[in-house]
Amino acid sequence: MPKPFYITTAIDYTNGAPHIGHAYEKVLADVLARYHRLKGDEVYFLTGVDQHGQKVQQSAEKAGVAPQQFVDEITAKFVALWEKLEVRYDGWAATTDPLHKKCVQGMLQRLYNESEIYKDKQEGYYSVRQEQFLTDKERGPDGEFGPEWGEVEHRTEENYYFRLVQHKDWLLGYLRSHPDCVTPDYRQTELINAVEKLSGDLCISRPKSRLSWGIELPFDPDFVNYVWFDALTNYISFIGYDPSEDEWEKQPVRFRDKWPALHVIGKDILIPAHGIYWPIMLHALGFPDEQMPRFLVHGFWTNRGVKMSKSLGNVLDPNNPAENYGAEALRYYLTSDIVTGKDADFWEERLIERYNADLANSLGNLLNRTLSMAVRYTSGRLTSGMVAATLLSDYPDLTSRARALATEANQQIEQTAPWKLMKEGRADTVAALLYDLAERLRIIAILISPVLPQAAHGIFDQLNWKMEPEVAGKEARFALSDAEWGQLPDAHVVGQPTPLFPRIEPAPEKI
RNA sequence: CGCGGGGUGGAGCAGUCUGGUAGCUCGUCAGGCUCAUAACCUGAAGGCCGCGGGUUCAAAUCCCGCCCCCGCAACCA
Repeated sequence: MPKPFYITTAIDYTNGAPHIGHAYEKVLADVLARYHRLKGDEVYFLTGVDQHGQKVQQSAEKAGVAPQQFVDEITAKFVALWEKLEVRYDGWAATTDPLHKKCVQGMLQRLYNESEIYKDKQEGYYSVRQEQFLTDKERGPDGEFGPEWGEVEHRTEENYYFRLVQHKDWLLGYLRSHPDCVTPDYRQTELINAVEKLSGDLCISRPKSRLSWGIELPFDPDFVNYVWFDALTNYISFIGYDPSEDEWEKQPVRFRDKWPALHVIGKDILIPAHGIYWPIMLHALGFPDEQMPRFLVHGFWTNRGVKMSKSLGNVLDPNNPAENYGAEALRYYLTSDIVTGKDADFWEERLIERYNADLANSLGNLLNRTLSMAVRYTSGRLTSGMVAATLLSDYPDLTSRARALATEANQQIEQTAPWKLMKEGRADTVAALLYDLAERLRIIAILISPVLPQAAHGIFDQLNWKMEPEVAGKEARFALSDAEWGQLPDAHVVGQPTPLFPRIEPAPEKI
């Protein structure tokens, strides 16, 4: 039996509301997951939230609520957004989950027993305000620490460290012999450059006096884990990894079935977290080389050419375009107007433009005019028997193939001019032409379903196709294997036309 | 000599690895059609492919040099 397609996203930090970048990553992963389901693959899509850490603890204190309550409220915003944007996941990774905590502690304990984790003393300059040790990188041009750090004192602190450096050569060798580990390829080049410079082990703890909102170290109750073994490990803890077993073959079947993952992440967290810490953690835990995950690294969205940042106050809330133009318009824009991997610029006008041109004018109008003619000329009845149209196959993705099919269909309508044929009394020919068009629309619906599930259902509904209650409205209605010519039966009767993508009229010019 | 990305008709992008008519969407202009969501179809205008050298019969594409823009502290995908 083939392995399921296991895909994950980064888990979002529950310190603030979701923005357009969070939405992009989840929609991208959702489209990939739906594409694989469409192909008939079994799919497991894991996403979630990262709920621990200092920022959460501070924000909760500021808000005057318990940390758990604070993260529950933010988490609810993420969940509601995924619901709104039709992001359909199979597993939800929330890091305060007791099972996750237990798994993390199990991993830490084993690595501690195997001396991959050790205790050491850190000595240096410490910012009380920022609650972190400062390095020379934080010094200003004058060699002093700037005012943004507040009071800076010399401090000595004990912490636990994970032995990264001893696995450096392994990681370099692995990356050089597996050029497909990171997509796009220039990100892998960047990663290898960074690994070559790796020096120093990884601090993985914070004393409880500094940070209490985290997972307690199983071998020292005075400390909690600091971020990496908590956040990154969600990818295995939530699919059943058994931390007590260091041999791959002894891991539970339900875990081995899914792993390894395709991790969809942003360009900011490849180096060092996902590209260095994570593979080394897995390696130290005993994962064989052939069980290392792969990474799909996407770019960032800018807001009208300007980088989004909380300090600039120009962070885009995905709820706005989703409510103004619909979830599908946003899904379409996010996944079609960007080259995966590169940065892109979010312009609302551009979203409207793409929506109107591709969805409303080309595809939506095609459905509408086809069904209108069918209802008007043949009482909705189609006649099969036309020669099968050439189905374009040499397109890079399903969506652009669907676009080309729609354009071709619009051209065909002009060429054959059914309204003229009707005047000549050739209703039979028209019924056959309409069959051809309906078949194209049926296939288009299948092709667009990963990106535009609602619209795909809308097309099937209007075509009066696969209306049985057990599939109507469900993803199972679509299968890539059905995207071949001639499945509508002869004399099939289509439904009434309803605008599928109503045009968006641009807002009046603001003067 | 820090790392990486980019500079292609008015706008946004593809093409560069694997040299050989510069392609797509939008916009503009001119026609056509009337089934349709003022949608659709046809055609046209508009580009010394950042600059300067080199290799080649031939360079947006390969090589060298230069200029300009954007990321690489934090919030943060």
